[in-house]
Amino acid sequence: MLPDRKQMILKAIIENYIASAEPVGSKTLMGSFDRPLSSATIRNEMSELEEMGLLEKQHVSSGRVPSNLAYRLYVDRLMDSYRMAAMELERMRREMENKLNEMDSLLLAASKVVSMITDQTTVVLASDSSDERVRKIELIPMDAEGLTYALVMVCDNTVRNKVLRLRAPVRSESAALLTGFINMSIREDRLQDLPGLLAGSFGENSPEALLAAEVISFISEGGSEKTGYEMYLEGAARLLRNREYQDAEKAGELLEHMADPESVRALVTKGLPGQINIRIGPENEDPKMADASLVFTSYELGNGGHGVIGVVAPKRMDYAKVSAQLSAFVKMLGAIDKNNDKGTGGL
Amino acid sequence: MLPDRKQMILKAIIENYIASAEPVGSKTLMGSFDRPLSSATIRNEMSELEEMGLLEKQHVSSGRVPSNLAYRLYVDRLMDSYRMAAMELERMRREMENKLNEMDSLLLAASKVVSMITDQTTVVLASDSSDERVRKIELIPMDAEGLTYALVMVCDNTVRNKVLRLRAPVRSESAALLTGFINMSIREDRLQDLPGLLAGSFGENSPEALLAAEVISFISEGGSEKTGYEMYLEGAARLLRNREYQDAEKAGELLEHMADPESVRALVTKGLPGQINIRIGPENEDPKMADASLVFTSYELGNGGHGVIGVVAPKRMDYAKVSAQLSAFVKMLGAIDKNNDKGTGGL
DNA sequence: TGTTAGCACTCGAAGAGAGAGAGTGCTAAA
DNA sequence: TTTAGCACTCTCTCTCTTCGAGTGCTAACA
Repeated sequence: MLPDRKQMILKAIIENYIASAEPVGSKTLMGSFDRPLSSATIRNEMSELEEMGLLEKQHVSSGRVPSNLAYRLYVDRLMDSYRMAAMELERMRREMENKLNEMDSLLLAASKVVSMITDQTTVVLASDSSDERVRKIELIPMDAEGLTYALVMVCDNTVRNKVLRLRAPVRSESAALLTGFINMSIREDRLQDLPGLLAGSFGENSPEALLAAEVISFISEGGSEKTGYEMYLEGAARLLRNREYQDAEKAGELLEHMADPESVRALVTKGLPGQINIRIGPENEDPKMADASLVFTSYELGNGGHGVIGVVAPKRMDYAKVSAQLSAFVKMLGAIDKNNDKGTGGL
Repeated sequence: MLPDRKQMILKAIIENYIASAEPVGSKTLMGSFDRPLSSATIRNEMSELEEMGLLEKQHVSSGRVPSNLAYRLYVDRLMDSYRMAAMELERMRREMENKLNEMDSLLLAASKVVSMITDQTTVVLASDSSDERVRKIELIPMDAEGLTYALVMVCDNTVRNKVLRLRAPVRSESAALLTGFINMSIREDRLQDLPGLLAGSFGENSPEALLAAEVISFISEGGSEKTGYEMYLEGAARLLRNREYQDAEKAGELLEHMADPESVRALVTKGLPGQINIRIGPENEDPKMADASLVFTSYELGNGGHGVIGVVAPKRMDYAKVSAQLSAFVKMLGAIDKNNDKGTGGL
């Protein structure tokens, strides 16, 4: 077991190094403790810690850096547990929900494939989908007790589903009745009147009414789901292979720029739909793109979904090859979608 | 319009530069043409091309580099169109299908959120899912003609769906009958006998039999879908912000390593399930990870899906914070899934 | 015995200077 | 019009030097 003061000093060194990424010298630490300690004292402790294999020097007169062993000790015994603020937790939960709503696996797959094929960094931007109307719903019981139902929502071109877990059971006959009511309301476009309509047949807070409420909320979510833009950036590592981006700072800047949906959207507006657009360096307007080129094209899915898919690379990219690959891919994208709707959430 | 020879030289310069990323000198080009040209001749042409704003020098005696204008000219008129080989197209199509099968939007969302929250690069690895059994299916007509059906597959904890577009119409009554047959076969686990069973009620190549075949193929696909591992790497750009990875080559190497599912799988085996695992530098065994640490934990979804989610960062990462964030997130992940199944494909 | 001030020493980072080499423009000859 | 020859320019690389942060050691002090 390490004496208290050594422990304290080691901890300070590790935390300082975590924050600053610079080797820690004895002077730097002077102010970090309750009791004032001279740099010489700290130096003595440090050299002992080094003998114990907890600190390392990169050369004779550099500051000290924690050894692997020290990190291990820190992780196992020294570090204070970090408490996540309620706010932070809440933000996490919200983010998760948003992301889940946005996810669209066809487009993600598209970005992965294009990035692989072209061996370049790829971006996909999906415009908010066409205003598909809900056509009908279906409730399929998933257990014998009537506590779990699969809600299936049929839209013009899409099918989505959700598993509903209820507090109180609803018999499958009631569910069928409910389905009928709801589908009628949908047909007549009077969903807002539904609660009143149901009040007659079921109780105010009956399990059926609660189920109906869940269904309605899913429907209205589905209708106005895609307010924003979804975006996927794939193959970031490939950008780093180009000598133009051997400067990691420059590369990071560009990548972060391309990871921001708003920036990408700004870049691809004014692109001509249905053909390959090539933006060379400063043609991109955004100064961060001055040394990069963007080859992109619009895509149309069978069901009205549309957006933009493109490749970012240094100006000296192989335009001919990338253009051909992109246009072939987009053609395929249209074809694949027609018989491959997996209920991905909102295609 | 540019004279032929100038055009030829310009094209050669651009293509050479695209391939080599080095400024192109007159000597380099000497062998590139049908007719032999001396370097001096080429130099003369080059200096004229420079006057026209098509070439640039970085300094008085460097080779030439294409200007933005030159790229534009190249893209518009000079470049040969690239033909994709049939093989390449086929590979693209296959990749797309594989990727689509693997996609799992909950996990993708998870990786995005964790990467954002921790502000680090994040990896999610999903083990192949538990062997969920198909419980029943449902066919919901989507149009009046009977050409489009939504196929809904209810498993133990999951619901998946697919839109089937038929060549020949099937009446909804027949579909209902078919559904009954299929569900019976599923209950008795005699799906292989189904074709024979149907032959009695419907014709050998009747629309109904074709529909049944599609349903069966979807079911069996669903059963053995996840043979491999799915993986998502998010926030690669964040790694570049650390001074440890200012060397783009090193960063690229690590990122490509982390983008390979097999490597990641090797890294996280031996992790203790249900708790935060911290691997510091060489503890990761793989030499490519010697300077990086991995903080990871296993997750369990409500429905039996499970896998690993983790954060990669330099050894001096904030272990306390990241650990707390990860464990809070995993807890949330379990909770969210219970009432938020969107039919994402195989959770 | 533990702590501190002082000092010589070490080594990397940053800057200056020299030499090599690649590529140019210009001139004159073919 | 093309080519060979040559002086010139500028970067790249290597070496050398200086500067400074940080150390270890010694001796004085509490």
